[in-house]
Amino acid sequence: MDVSHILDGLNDAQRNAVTAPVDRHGLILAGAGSGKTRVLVHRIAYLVEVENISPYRILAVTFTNKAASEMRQRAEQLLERIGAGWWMGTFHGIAHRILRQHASAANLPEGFQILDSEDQLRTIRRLLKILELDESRWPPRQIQSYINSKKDEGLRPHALGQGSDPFQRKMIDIYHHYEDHCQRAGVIDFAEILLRAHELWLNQPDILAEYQQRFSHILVDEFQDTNRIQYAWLRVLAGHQAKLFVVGDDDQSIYGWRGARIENIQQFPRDYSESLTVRLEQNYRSTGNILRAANAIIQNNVERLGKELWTSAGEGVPLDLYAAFNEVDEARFVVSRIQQKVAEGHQRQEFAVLYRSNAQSRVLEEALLQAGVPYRVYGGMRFFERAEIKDALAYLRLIKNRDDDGALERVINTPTRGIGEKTLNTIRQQARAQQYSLWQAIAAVLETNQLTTRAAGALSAFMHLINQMDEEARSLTLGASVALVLESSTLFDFYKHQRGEKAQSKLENLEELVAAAEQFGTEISEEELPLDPLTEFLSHAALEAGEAQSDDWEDAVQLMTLHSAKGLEFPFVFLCGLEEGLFPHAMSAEDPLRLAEERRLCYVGITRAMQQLTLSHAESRRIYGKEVFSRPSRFIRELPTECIQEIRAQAKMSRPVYRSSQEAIVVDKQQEYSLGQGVFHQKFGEGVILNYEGEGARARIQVQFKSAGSKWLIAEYANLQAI
DNA sequence: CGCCGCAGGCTTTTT
DNA sequence: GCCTGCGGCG
Repeated sequence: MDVSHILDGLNDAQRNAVTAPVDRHGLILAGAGSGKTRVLVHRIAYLVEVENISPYRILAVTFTNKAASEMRQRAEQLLERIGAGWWMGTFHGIAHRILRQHASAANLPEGFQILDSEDQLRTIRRLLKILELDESRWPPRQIQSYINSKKDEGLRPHALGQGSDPFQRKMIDIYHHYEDHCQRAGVIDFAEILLRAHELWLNQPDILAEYQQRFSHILVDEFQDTNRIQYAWLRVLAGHQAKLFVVGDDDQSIYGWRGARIENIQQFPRDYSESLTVRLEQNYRSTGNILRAANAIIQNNVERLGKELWTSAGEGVPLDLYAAFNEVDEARFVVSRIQQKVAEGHQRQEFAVLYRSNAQSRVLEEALLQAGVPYRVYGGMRFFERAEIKDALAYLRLIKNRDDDGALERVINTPTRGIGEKTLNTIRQQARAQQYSLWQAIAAVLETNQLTTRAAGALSAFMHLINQMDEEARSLTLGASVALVLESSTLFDFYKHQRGEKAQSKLENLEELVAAAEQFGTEISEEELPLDPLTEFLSHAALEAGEAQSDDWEDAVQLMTLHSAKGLEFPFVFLCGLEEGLFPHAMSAEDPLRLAEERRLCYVGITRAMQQLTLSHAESRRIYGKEVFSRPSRFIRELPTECIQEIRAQAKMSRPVYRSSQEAIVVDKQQEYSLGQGVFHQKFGEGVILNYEGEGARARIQVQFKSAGSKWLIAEYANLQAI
């Protein structure tokens, strides 16, 4: 068989990785832009076509659905076949699949449902009410991150001991209650998926053996992002027979704050002493100057596995550095640069504007809006996270599982059907006293006639509605069931009769949900069908929340945080807000480990750029409504001066803070000024117009003078000369 | 039941 | 400065 297509076009390091001995573990240190996905996909093809390993014996794990589907697509292309039965997916997707297959062995009900982060937070809030704990003393978000971080470390409440202080004790106690609560409701959160799957294997050796016999090769993408439980899960599965082929870059580990352990990749060569390490250092993305900057930055970190990117392409243009007066000036600079380049014939989607925190996007958006430049902001609400979609899904969840209290609370009065807080509290109390689910409690409360006729009527109508939906949906396709639920719950009508753009878009989203269900229903029936389509669809919605923005194919500038930029590349990259306190963020500057992660984040940002990288920092910036003056980021100082070119601002002094400089201050026909303009005053000398109030002759103008400082002057008398 | 006003919080994000 | 959640009022 001709296998040249698998090895042709690979560089030496890539080929070494792809053809690494099949009986050894492999660690592939893949620098940014070094062809990481390529190596993974070609390794799979190599195993299958050269080593004759059945694709069914290969497991490929990624973090995101996007990465998983890209890998699948490219593998199908290279192997020229449809890989319907191949195990390629995210950690959560694969663990979930295993749990579905062995639900009862994992001590889960057949139709267990998945809580996304928002569901989890709501669950915690409800739990706090039940436990009569004050949210201000026990912040739900803090509890959520506590529980998740413990689960990420593989720790159950009983493994946490008694707790060293009252706070810890309470946290452990809440964690305990939370577990009971979820178990009873038949729901599991994201972290629980991994933890359960791990425990399933530890507790059921025969089930583990089944998987161990099946998989001979386990490939892992973005290995530097694995947390403790993920690595433990991989190690258990690999056992003594399967070989791990892990690909990652310790220099791009930027998710420590959500449990990722850079130690996993650092220690891999020690954990598997017989493993082979291959470094991919040739970069096919960026210019020499960009790589020089990236290498220089990352060299300031210690305990690296070590790697230096190089390119056979030229040096390219130097990096530009712009010192802005403030964030408005910075945004204007970025936008005018983009406009210039677009005028030269570049497409807008070639430009990415990156920033450390989401709050920075607003000013950039305003500047783009003002300039009429189309843009797209990454992040934000995803399709299956929208409130109206989650309302609809909650009905579907309730159909599947009446004990899902979260789903019930969500829809019992949505749209309003006369079941108020008072009635609900009676139900909650009943549920709590009898250890019932809310659904069971409703039935009990109705039996004992504790309620007014009106409330009782509304409640039994609700129960009837859900039961009716359940019954009718049984004989329908997935798409038709969803449509039915939207009709009979009156969710459709609710938004149809509401006016305004918001209601309109919600209605459209609900229609899209029906379409999504229809499509999902037809797609899934073609593959083997382990469960009923509705359960599958609900899991799909939780595990794959969809795109944040609908596919808008308009050519647009891309705005995103540095974190979301990981894995992407753009010809022109702007890295904004390079200031101490913002980047590195003040919350990370003290701790050397966190600072190192900020530096890796900077490295990630720099290596996104293909042709030209422009850095900027602002002397002052509004943060939480206050004006803050900051020093340029230490990361700027860590760059080699010879590859940086400083862009000088036109004026020398502070520019207006609040308003656009295009705004004209008209005093009279002869006198007209603009913000940022240089002026001369008889007494105070030279200055720059900072701000103004009012208009005409009586306008007050604020001028920052070189020697006399800032003054407010009446336009009529100031007699300012433009300079 | 739903709207409005006020107080407090606030890095980064996927599953 | 802006969003969220809660409490009060109509």
